[in-house]
Amino acid sequence: MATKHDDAAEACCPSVLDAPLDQAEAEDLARAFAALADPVRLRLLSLIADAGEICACALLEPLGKAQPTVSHHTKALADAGLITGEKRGRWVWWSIVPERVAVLGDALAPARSNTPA
Amino acid sequence: MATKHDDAAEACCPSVLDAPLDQAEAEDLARAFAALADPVRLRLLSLIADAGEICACALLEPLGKAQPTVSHHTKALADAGLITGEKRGRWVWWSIVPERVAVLGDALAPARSNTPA
DNA sequence: CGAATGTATCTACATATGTCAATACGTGGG
DNA sequence: CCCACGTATTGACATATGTAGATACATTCG
Repeated sequence: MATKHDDAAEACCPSVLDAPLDQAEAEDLARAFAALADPVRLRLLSLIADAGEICACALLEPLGKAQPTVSHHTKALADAGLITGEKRGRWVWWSIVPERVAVLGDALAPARSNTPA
Repeated sequence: MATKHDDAAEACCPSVLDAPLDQAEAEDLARAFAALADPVRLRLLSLIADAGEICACALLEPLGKAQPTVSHHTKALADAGLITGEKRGRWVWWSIVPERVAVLGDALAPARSNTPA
């Protein structure tokens, strides 16, 4: 688990529309957006968000995907820091990390410098 | 050119964190986020945003990529509706489509229903 | 018109990724 | 202790994608 999103770079909230991103910032953001670049993962995210917290076992049926596939996608989202999982007994309960989602949202926020007065 | 982002679905601004997305919405959003899932395209986007409007010929050097590669990326962003190009003489001038970028940003905005009072 | 120049397309290729069957791992129940 | 069950990992495969050389297309200039 552990949500290995070792930021380091990504000073905090570089906006794509603000200053030119350097290579490192661009790669970090690209990795994050890549986690959102799959319809299954987006539905997964929305299912988790809607439930607030949900057992992985409850995701297979609505997604219509095999168990390893769903596990693969939860891992991708967790690696991106977008969700976090807690193991209780034999089940894993997933919930979203709203702050992390917000970082990506802010990266697409209107530019400050280019929309002055 | 033409920015073929034939939405149709994407009612307007489905938030990933709000209601569960249906298949079509998820696929549309995924396609859009996929356009952002590449560091070169993110830097491309930020270069265009920073300049307000920029000739394609001015993108090769800062990106350090071959001309066909840059053309490939501008096409990807244009297909996603994120940028639009205007041909003037032999040059193509690219600019961003802020409304479209905002749609993606809004899709990552905090949930309404799950953060009530 | 023909040469020069900027951009897009074609093609090829290496890598990345989504998918799932098989299997390993961990935990709780009998 | 062993089995059942939920989850993660491995392996294999088909498809998608980033990259750039070669080339086609378009426009301007002489």
